[in-house]
Amino acid sequence: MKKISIADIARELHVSKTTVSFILNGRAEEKRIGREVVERVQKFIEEVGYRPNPLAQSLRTGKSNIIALMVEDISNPFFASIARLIEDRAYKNGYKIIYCSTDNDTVKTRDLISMFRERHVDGYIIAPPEGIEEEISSLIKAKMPVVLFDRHLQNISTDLVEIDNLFSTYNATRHLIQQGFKKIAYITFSSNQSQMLARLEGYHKALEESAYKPFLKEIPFNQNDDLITAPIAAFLKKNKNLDAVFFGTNHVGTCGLMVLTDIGIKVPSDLAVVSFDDYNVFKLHSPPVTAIAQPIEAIADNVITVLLNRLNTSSQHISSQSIILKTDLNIRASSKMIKS
Amino acid sequence: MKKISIADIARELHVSKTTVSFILNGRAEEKRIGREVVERVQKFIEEVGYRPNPLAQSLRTGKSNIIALMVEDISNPFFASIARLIEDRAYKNGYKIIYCSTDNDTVKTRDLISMFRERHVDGYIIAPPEGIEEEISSLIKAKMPVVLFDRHLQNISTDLVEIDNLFSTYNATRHLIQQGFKKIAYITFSSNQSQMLARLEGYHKALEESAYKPFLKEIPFNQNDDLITAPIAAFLKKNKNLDAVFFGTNHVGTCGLMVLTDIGIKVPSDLAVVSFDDYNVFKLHSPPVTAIAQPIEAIADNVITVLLNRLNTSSQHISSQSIILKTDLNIRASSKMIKS
DNA sequence: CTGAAAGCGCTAACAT
DNA sequence: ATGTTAGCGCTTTCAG
Repeated sequence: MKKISIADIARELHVSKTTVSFILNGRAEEKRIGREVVERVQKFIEEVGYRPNPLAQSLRTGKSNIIALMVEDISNPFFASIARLIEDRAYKNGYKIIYCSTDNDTVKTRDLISMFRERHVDGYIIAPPEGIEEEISSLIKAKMPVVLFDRHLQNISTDLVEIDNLFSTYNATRHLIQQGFKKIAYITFSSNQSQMLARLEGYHKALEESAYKPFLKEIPFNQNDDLITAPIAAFLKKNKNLDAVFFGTNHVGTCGLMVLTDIGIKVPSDLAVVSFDDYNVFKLHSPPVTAIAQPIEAIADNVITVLLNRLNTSSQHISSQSIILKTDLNIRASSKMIKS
Repeated sequence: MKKISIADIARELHVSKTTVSFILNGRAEEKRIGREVVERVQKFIEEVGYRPNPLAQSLRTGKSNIIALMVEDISNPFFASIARLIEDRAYKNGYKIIYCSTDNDTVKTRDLISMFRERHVDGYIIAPPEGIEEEISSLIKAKMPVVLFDRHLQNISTDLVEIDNLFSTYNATRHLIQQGFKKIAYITFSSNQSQMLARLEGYHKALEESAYKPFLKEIPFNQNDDLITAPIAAFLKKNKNLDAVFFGTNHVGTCGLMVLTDIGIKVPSDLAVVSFDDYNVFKLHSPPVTAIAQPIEAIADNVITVLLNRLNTSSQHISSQSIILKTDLNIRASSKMIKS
């Protein structure tokens, strides 16, 4: 049951390692290896269930057939779903995925990237935290395929898949305004990431058009629910006059709903609610929550397609492309003005 | 900017590769290498930022510092949360995680395992699908550390972290009975996995004690919501006389809630609801849904602790251990009998 | 105490 | 058309 190597095969079949290697890599014809030999080798390989050692292959070729997928938090349903879809497509194309959560932590992300480089991963899919520009540039300079998604970085030109954040929040805020809400708060993580800034801008833009006053609450980024609910609760208690609230991410939105339930605020009669990132919690909530749905499948699809393209063509001459996808505003009862 | 190797260092410093290697691996003392040499080498390594090539290390040593984590579906919040926690602990201990979703598909799982073996992963954490006994046995026979969790396999003795499924559903069903519900349905994925069987058994046991009739609906395992909601809807429409329903997993529970909302069944007045696997959706639902909360952190903690133990001690003499954790029944409004 | 050298399993340039 | 051989970068045995 010893592991069998290419040398064993060569010896057994009285051919050379090269011949076997060529046959293995489908270059038999190209190298004009005798059909009879090819068949003999293939049969033998089949019989003993030989599989090349990918480690040795990687060491030799510098390729690993591994794609690194770096997201903010793999337990966030948005990223988990995308990861799932990307994983499937990647496996089907002979690539494996290594994921990890960056926690939006620059240092951790830096470590992770350098680890991936050492392991010779073939490509990167990254939802980049702030301050990681240098490492990404260096990756690109080294001709590594890099696809950014969910957000972009200043002065980094590489393949990118994003949604139209500004329009999404603009549109949702307009919806609230059209429903007749006037004091609309926006609660979000404080962040300088591109998507967060764009979302905030969309909110501001819509308010400005109607000359409404913004009510903004920014919360330090955190995974811990308690550190999110507490500031939200404090903010809502301080601003009793609000008639609508817009949550900037699914996590903030979920925590926000907990707070509302907790302090007994009725939706939408006391306070209308809209959130970014649609998912089960919003759909099932009573009343169901109006939410901006990102096209998760399209994002995953585009990301992996672009990356596989780069990987296969190895044509570094294709200029990098930015794909901006549209979102859907799923209007539900939480944002309906109750006529009185 | 060329990648520097151990040979470069040796040449540059006029020492041998061996010496450098020993110093790198902290075996300088053991090998009585001159303190002056050690310092010179370490300083140089520091300066040029040398990092050993892990691929070459793996090829040579057969170790990869990679742990494979195989779950049913990484986008399921239960598994995503566990993955997240395991990932953190693993990174802190110098291990990387490769996850993948098995989809409960035996063939896919088999492929995945053989791929991991080729890549020389150091250990496995698996929520095993049915029919994978042979591969797991083979792994164990090859002295690979394997920790199973969430469910176990017949005749496989290896480290295991599970919850007390039978008692959990028994207890929750008892709760419904004590509330005064009599026609209690159990809706679940049809499956012969150990945890699913135990859950079903707990339900039956509680009913039998009270001599109540069971109402069982089993749905083929599937990720697609529509293929879950449809059978649930059909079942509920056919059995109008039920007064409570118990969902066997978070996914079934979530889909079940959608159906209830859809066809306008009031919870708990028309139908009480309990589900396995607590999470946001249940907490935030109106009314909040009574659910069995698995101790996610404890599961992750135990899994990784047990595995790291195996990895470090390399003592195959420690007999394998089964850890059975308790769950919490979070009683909420969805299972309260409305006095009339 | 240090160094030479043999591999781990594979690929590919270079013979033949 | 097929074989020889030199590495990829590292660890480790064995000699000095």
